[in-house]
Amino acid sequence: MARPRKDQALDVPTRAVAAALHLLKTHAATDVSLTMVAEAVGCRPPALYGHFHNRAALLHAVHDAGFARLLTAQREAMAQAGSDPRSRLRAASLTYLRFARENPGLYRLMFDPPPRAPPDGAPVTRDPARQALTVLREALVAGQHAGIPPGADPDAAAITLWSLLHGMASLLVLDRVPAAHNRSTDTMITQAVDLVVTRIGAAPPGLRPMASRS
Amino acid sequence: MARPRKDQALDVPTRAVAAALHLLKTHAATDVSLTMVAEAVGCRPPALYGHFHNRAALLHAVHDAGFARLLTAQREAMAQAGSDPRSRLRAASLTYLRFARENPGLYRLMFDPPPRAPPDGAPVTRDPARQALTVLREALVAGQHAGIPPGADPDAAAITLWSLLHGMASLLVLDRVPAAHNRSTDTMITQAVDLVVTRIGAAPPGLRPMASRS
DNA sequence: ACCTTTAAGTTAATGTCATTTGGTTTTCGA
DNA sequence: TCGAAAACCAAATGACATTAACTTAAAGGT
Repeated sequence: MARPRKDQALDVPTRAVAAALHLLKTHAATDVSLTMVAEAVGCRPPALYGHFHNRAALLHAVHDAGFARLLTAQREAMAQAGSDPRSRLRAASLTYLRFARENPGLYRLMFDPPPRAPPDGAPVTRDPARQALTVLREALVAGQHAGIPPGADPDAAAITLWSLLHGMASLLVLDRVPAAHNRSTDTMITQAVDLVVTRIGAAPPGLRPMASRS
Repeated sequence: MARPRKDQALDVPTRAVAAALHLLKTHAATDVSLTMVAEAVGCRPPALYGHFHNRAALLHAVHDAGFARLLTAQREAMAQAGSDPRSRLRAASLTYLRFARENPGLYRLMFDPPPRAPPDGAPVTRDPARQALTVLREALVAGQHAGIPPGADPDAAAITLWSLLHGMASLLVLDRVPAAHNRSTDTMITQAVDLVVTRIGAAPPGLRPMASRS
């Protein structure tokens, strides 16, 4: 049993990522070992090195797959939300937070990945997380075309919105949001999203850093 | 050389935390080994087990020390900012973000700590991160007493503000904030903070989840 | 002053990983 | 059909974290 026959060939890269995604439902990323992944795939740990440079590279593939899944979920939610720009932005935002809460291990990996290995040629790997920002920016711009919210720099507004969503998702995943005495976590999330969706871009264009004001 | 003389006694717990804090300036938390900490302290790795239950416990001590440092920095900044509630809230916010940018390894440990070990008796350890929320809430309430911003639930506003700060800090530490074409990162941070400080609490009290609106 | 116990280390295992090395067999292009 | 390349595996290496089994100093009683 050295090299397997064609008929029993395994798609190791695909299965390894799938296995790791599955393991992340029950284990933290730091506890997912190549031994565990290999067992789930049906091979030996060194076999993974034929498809991934090292453990960090495998986790980065999972990290990228996580962003792809998030993006898909957001696009589906926006499609479901119909054509009203505000509804679509709201759907994308709520989906973001739901994704994080439903996939805490994956979400943590997505935002605390192992150090990027120098891909040995690729100078500046484009971060797949960028698309998480892009989808928000697009939804914001669509809203501005519809007049809501008016007068804000889309880049700044998108980063601010993403910061809020990521921060809240992070705190939720880490269980650091104290239980509100008078409202459920879902209500809190919904209200924060509504607040931001209606107001985050509504900054007066002339707003300046405090130091430069009178 | 089994047990050291009194005159050459080391304060191992203190020095271990200090050493780990120092190592975090150059290494990620996952790369900080007990061997490295022990060397910096001046002892052997097993000696650390006399003072910490395990590696995770040591990292948790560092995590707690990180929040203590952050809190100190925020209180100092607020003291410097004088008595105007808005200036104080702004100072606390900007200090939060500066702390994260200046201590990326520590900040990541603070928000992606190893799993809490059941402290074998302590039922619910109070999270020192709670104080990061409390200081913001206090500053918000002080602002409300001064009339700015009006009419918001302080708990919800504080969580929203913390989410934004933590999210932005996180994205900055992970280098996931794209360089804005027309403004520096510092300017972006300042504008986002100003935006939120002036408006985060300004939600109309009657704001409801979209599902319950007409 | 002795003797016992406890404290605070040390060195020597153990076991788990990640990763490398050195085959072995199958595929595939020429 | 032959030789190189591909895809595995089993065994070896080296870091660690963690535990076990001593060793000596401090403390406290007698």
